[in-house]
Amino acid sequence: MSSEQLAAWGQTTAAQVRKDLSHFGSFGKRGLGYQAGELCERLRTLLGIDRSWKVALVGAGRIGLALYEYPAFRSRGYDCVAIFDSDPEKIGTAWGDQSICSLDVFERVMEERDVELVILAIPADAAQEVASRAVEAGVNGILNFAPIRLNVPDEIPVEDVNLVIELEALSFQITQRKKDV
Amino acid sequence: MSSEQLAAWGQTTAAQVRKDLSHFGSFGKRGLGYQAGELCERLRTLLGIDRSWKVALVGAGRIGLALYEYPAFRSRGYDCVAIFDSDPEKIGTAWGDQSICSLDVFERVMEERDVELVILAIPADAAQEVASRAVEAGVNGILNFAPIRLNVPDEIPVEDVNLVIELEALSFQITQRKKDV
DNA sequence: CTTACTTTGTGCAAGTTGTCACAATGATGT
DNA sequence: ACATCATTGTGACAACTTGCACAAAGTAAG
Ligand SMILES: NC(=O)c1ccc[n+]([C@@H]2O[C@H](COP(=O)([O-])OP(=O)(O)OC[C@H]3O[C@@H](n4cnc5c(N)ncnc54)[C@H](O)[C@@H]3O)[C@@H](O)[C@H]2O)c1
Ligand SMILES: NC(=O)c1ccc[n+]([C@@H]2O[C@H](COP(=O)([O-])OP(=O)(O)OC[C@H]3O[C@@H](n4cnc5c(N)ncnc54)[C@H](O)[C@@H]3O)[C@@H](O)[C@H]2O)c1
Repeated sequence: MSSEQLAAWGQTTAAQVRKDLSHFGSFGKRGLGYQAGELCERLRTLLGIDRSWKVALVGAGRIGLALYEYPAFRSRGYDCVAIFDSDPEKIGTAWGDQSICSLDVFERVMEERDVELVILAIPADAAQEVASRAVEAGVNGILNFAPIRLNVPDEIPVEDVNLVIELEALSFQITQRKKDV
Repeated sequence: MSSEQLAAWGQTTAAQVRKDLSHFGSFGKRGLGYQAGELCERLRTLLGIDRSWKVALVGAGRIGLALYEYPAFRSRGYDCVAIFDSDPEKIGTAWGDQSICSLDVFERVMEERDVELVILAIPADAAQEVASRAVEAGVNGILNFAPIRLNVPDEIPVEDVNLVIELEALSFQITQRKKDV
């Protein structure tokens, strides 16, 4: 695969692809391009995503269910090893092979199962408290679906997912284009 | 609210906030800061997100359900006016006040209900075909959950949501930090 | 009114990112 | 063996972005 092809795929330019890759080393063969499989492998290693991670899901609601049953997580190395919820109706029931735990045992379970990442799929007003407890329990990163800016130490990365903003980005592009014409 | 406060909130610097805003005009009062409500309003207008949009949901599966029942969409001006699915078991049943339509009536319904945005929550191998039909039917933008790069005309914006990549971004930051220490 | 204080808007300098263009390198065919 | 072709890796430069610093403008209080 040539840098030209990679650029088309990634919506950028050939020069950009080559320069970006060159920061990590020299992967291609002149006159021939890059060997896709090998490139992919080496990049996964460089990015640190060539291993699997233990994940806990907090919030067994609608979005939590969709995520839990999403096969792409497991196949890319993200193993859900615990589910938490505060709803007494849900606690004790099971999804697949995971039974839903109470937050009372949060710290113990997090440590026992060596959880590294937490997915927060709970209402905004509960998110900060659980985030703080997760950090306290030694979590390494947080994927947050609640529409709130979490306050955590600088060294703990947080990725926010905000689907409303995605829609607004579309709306913005649409109105912008209409103006240009 | 001062540029200093806005900067803390948005994880940037005060100078950056002021310069960015100054591109659109002069919103603040010296010695006093910005009036938050008014600023918000004026930015929403400038960004073209001060009106409501008609949205169709394609794919009444797990993620589709979570999205459909997510109240933040409606409250920010995104009205779901149609749901489509290909599963005969689902067609004809209703979610709230919307009954699920067959793709047979896709073009007709899209036009009748004046759909402007489409949310694609269907398997990757069906996404391209529906995307093309949606464009043909005059849609203005697509929010795509399927893990595939859609091929649509340049003038139709597409926003991709890929949650695996969000997790991988976390993993990357974590390994990176470990190396620095 | 005047003085002390706060905060904006912006010119300028420093830093970062993207593009161009081309020598170097290897593949391929005669 | 050689000529031709495709494509990389990179230096030089252009374009863009960010941060600094300060005059201008406004508030507040005596
Ligand atoms: N549904 C969506 O499409 C969507 C999209 C983006 C973001 N979000 C956000 O994700 C979060 C969850 O959304 P949802 O639609 O799944 O809501 P939901 O109401 O279906 O589920 C929330 C779950 O969290 C549990 N819960 C409440 N407080 C808790 C606590 N303190 N600890 C543990 N569990 C607790 C509830 O029992 C429930 O099971 C919300 O913050 C929402 O804004 C949802
Ligand atoms: N579940 C998640 O958390 C999640 C997260 C991110 C992305 N995704 C992606 O979103 C898509 C849907 O995921 P899901 O978990 O909701 O799957 P799902 O199997 O629960 O739902 C898919 C739905 O699409 C319908 N469908 C299939 N082919 C169709 C077609 N041609 N036209 C209309 N409807 C059709 C099915 O009948 C089903 O109702 C997939 O591409 C998946 O990769 C899912």
